[in-house]
Amino acid sequence: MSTAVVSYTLNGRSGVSATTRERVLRVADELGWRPATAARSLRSGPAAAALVVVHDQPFGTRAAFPLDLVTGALQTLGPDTLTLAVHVAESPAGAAQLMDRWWTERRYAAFVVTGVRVDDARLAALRTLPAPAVVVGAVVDGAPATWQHVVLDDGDAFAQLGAFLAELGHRRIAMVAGSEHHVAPVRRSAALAAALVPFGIELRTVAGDGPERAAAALRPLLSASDRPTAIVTDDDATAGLVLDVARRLGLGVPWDLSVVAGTDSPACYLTTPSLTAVPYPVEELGRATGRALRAALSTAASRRAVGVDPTEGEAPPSGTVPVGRLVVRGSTAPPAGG
Amino acid sequence: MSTAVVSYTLNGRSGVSATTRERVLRVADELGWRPATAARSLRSGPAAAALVVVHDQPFGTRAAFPLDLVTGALQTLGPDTLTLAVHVAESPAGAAQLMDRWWTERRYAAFVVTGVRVDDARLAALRTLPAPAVVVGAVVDGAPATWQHVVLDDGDAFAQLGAFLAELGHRRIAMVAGSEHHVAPVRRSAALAAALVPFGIELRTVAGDGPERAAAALRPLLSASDRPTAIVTDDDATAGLVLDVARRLGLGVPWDLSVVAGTDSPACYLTTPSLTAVPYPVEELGRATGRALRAALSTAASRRAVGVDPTEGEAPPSGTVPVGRLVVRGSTAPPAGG
DNA sequence: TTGAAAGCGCTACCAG
DNA sequence: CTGGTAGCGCTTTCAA
Repeated sequence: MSTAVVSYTLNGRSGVSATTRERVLRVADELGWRPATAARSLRSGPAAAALVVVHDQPFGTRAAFPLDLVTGALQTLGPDTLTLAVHVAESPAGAAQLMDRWWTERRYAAFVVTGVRVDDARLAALRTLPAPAVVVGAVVDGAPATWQHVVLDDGDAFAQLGAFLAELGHRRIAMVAGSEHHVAPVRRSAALAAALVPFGIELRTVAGDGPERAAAALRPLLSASDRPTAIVTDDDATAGLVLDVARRLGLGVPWDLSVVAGTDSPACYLTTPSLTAVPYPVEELGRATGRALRAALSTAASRRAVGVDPTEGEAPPSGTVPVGRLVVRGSTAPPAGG
Repeated sequence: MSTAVVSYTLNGRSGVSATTRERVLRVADELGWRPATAARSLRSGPAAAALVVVHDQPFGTRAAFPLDLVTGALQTLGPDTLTLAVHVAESPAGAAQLMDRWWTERRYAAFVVTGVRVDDARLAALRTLPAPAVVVGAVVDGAPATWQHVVLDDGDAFAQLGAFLAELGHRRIAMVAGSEHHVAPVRRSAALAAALVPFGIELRTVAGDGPERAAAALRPLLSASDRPTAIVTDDDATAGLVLDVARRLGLGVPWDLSVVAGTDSPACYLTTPSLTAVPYPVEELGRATGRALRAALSTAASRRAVGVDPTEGEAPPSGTVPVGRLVVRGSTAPPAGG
């Protein structure tokens, strides 16, 4: 039997008789044979994508985000088409360098980027490469045609939250913003501010990136006479911190102060009271990422076939993942005076 | 110029004149040329190792553990020798299957295993393969010679902790144990129990895997008249939960109850009071893992050169990573009556 | 429907 | 010190 027959069979191509096919599959199974990745990639190009995580923030439970994201992505990818590997870099520049290198080494066919920063070195690097890419959590203006975007529908999420708080009767609302160097937190506080405008409420925003800054901002905010009756944070860990600061100041949650975590997580129901939170469907985001990865790869493939510069043209509209309904728990109530 | 010269130059082998070498390097740099991974692996075997994470526990901040571990490992690996990729599986069996598959596909040269379970399917699978492996957080009896082990020095850590609590005057000490299906938590509670024996103290242990079970166990434990004066948990999240339950029962920490987190993390200094904790030097563990990976690979290589069955013989003694000194914060004090 | 053979890009051996 | 070349294991084209 020739190698060609085996190759045809294992790649499910026509031109092999049923008997031969069966025999090949049986023998391959008996011998535990699998094609060598290296040889296959040498011919057909890499069948793997990489997510290079910038791992520089020990704070917060969202550190597991990439793992959850990949879990979701695998559900829409299947192990046979494409594998998704996670790598770690200590800075955006380091991640950019790795991707550049691995692209020229033809190690990966595509890249996934999360936790996008303002002026992100990774995006700049990817632009110079003709690499298919999926950007999670941000929409980049003027992105190449082989990029895909996957974002959460924060607009809807914070509109829901704004209406919820306004209808409870809150008029003085503050947000402890997340990192101003990241795109998503910036967009999220803007979304909440916009959602409150129809109710005639002006959102107060304080910087809250990291526990120290958040604590420093919260103390005066909650001690003032015109203190807010509701506080929204960008993430779960900071919401826990708000609970703590409020307790120290003798403020009862939710009676004297309502608290909302901008990002739901298992930690949000371990606190007392449990935290009302904006849902954060990471696995769903992952599934969308898997689909986007496929789309990016096939766009690149077809453009290459036609002979068009993959960089040219505009990226397709982004895939927006619905967030679902606000998770109301014990940390929110009508304001004391209202 | 011939391809051989280029290959020699880029792999830093002797036999190339300085002028030629420089010229090759310069041109390669100008062209941005890098050797294709696939071609190189086809000749020389894979230059990558994989850590397959079993990602099935949303609870706790230790979910970021694999990322921290890899960060540490990269520091002792360097990007040129060996890359370390993280993959995700939803169960030990799934992880086992992936490793088996990727080994036969010759995709990875070695594997790293963490979060070892009792009767772990991954270890069973790795035994059937002649794959070099690093087991983090557990020592496996009768492991193949190409395995390496990296563990934290829990014995020392819990001896310190036991002495600390006993010397504060605590006599009734309880531990909220972690998962009984995992090797490390089981070993850790045993270590604490052993450390208390010399002081004539018998450790009370309650099951605490997951927040629901921990909460269910804590309520009666802390309500009883002979309630413990000090509680040790296996992880940081559960320690936070203890703080919460104590507060609800009207127990002042640290006056009425001392609390110690068995695993330090950034979350431990965000609570009120901040949590005394057993250090958990994950990055250091990662660096040790990097070294172990190299050792495993070179053992396998030399055995292959000599023609010995790599499975035969015993694994070398495990690399034990020191944990450092107990981190004393605000949640521990002498017991009220003492 | 099957077999033979080229070639992907690299490393390492062997002659010059 | 340098150049030619075999061959890693696969996919795919072309002939039989």
